[in-house]
Amino acid sequence: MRMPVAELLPVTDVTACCTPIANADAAITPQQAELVARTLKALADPARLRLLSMVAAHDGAEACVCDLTEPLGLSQPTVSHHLKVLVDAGFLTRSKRATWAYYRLVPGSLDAVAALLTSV
Amino acid sequence: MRMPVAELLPVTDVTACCTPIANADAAITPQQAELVARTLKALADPARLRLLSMVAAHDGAEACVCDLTEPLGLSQPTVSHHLKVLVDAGFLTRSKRATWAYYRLVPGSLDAVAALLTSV
DNA sequence: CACAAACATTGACAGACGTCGATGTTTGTC
DNA sequence: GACAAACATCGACGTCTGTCAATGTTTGTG
Repeated sequence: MRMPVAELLPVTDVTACCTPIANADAAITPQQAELVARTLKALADPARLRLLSMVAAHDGAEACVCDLTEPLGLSQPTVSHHLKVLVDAGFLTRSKRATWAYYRLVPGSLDAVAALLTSV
Repeated sequence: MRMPVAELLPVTDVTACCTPIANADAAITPQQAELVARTLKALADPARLRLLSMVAAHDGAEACVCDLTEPLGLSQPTVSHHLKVLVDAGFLTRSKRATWAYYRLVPGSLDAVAALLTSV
């Protein structure tokens, strides 16, 4: 009982399109993809994008929750939640003074994401 | 019955942090945020990031579904679903030849997103 | 120390999302 | 025209996510 030649030597069939993953190393790893996706997920929300923009546009490039709640049109807990997501993702920093929590942009964070995208 | 002065003339209390939205025009509009968020959502998934990378790394910068299903480790319907999301978002183009559907990157699409981010 | 203000956290709920199996559609082949 | 291959679509299911009301925590004030 002999094996067909095609199974011993998988020739590249010109009629087929499915080339056996030419250079699999060139693509990003699943771990890299997971990491980048997690960062992008933090940005992929209209409320959070507006928050980033509003913080950047605010005086001194910093703002507290009460500055953001009303113009955003969302409840205070929801705003706090979004801000936490942005802090955890490294886009904002939180500094508490008195009863207020001031948020400000992390300088190169957005540019770093932009650089990540061009490398994909 | 008189109104308190504070309600007639809301003075800017220096002890308070909540400045009345200094320059609301400087921030992005809700419509812009919605649009950018929709684009980022298409990217914010590890499987889709890997698909983009695999298409870019493939010979001729184009690949069909059967090229991508096995190395991605997901079922064919799921891969088709992700590819559709990427096409709808403008990151990939689909061209059908014979029974195969070839996907290729839209040249400047990723850079456009990167530019969007720096403008937020 | 009691009270109020700013903010975070919790619990709950509706809707969106990723995934798969099953099925439909198109194209080439015998 | 029957059949197979490549791919898309559909239906269903579990999980994640955005949102809010209620509550907890911390800080300043009288």
